[in-house]
Amino acid sequence: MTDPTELAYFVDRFMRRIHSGLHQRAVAVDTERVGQFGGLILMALAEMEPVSMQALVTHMARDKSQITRVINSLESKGYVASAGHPEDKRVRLLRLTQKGHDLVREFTHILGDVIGGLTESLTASEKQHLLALLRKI
Amino acid sequence: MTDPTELAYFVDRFMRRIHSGLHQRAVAVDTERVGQFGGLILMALAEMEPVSMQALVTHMARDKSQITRVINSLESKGYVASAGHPEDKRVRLLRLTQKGHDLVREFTHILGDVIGGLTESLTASEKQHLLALLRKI
DNA sequence: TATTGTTATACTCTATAACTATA
DNA sequence: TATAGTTATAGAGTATAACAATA
Repeated sequence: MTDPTELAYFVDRFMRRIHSGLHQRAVAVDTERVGQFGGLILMALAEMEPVSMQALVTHMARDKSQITRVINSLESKGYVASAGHPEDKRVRLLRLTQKGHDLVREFTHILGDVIGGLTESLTASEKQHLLALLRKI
Repeated sequence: MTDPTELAYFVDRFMRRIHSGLHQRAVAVDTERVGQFGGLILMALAEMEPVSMQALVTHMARDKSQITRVINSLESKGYVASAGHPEDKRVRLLRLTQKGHDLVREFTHILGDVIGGLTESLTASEKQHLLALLRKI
């Protein structure tokens, strides 16, 4: 097996375990079924708000049509509020509502547990090193 | 942003870029549309054959029903051959066909290019270190 | 003309559970 | 009883392109 292939497998499995871990543990708090991707977007919003759709598209590395769909769903559930940009009418500025912030707090906690469980075989400095390497990519 | 959250984002984006890179570049060789997941399974088979469904399920970290579906599709397209285990009639042993090996060779090459492009900002020793850390997880 | 965002459609992947056959 | 695998179904996520509005 070549190194790139092996790398792809590890990343794939790591991602799958994050997703299934989130799925299992988030059921209790995700009362309106925003899903894993919805949860990731909410957590991104918490860091980036106020933010345009376009910036979120770039950050999430998804197609803009997917972001539109998920944001509309999140807004209809009361987690996100959006408004036009005062200086560029094309832009839709997104923010979390209080309800959104509350859910983000819970998701962040659960995600911390899931990642913590998955990376328990690494030392603290190894975790930092992993983060630093991924940050360079 | 907490470290675990940041880690989750990096892994998510890395995986998304692998998938979209594969999707774009594999269209030319993936004439029967096995898809990205089908391609990953074929590459896994190349390493593991002969292998049971169950071992593949564990390796891919997916539900067994998904593996059944994809393997049946791959077999109907002539990339995979399966046969009962001689000593345990419950087990279905999977192998690649020659056609499967040919496709794996192309996928492996493309995946190498995609991963190479994504990790070009890392030095060779950093790539090795990243692989070693992921291997520990 | 280029950019921001929306809508529509077809497809792939995932979660879950009930099921059969064999050990 | 437990394990290997299948089938069925609903839902979540993705790719693509055509579209409207604004810059």
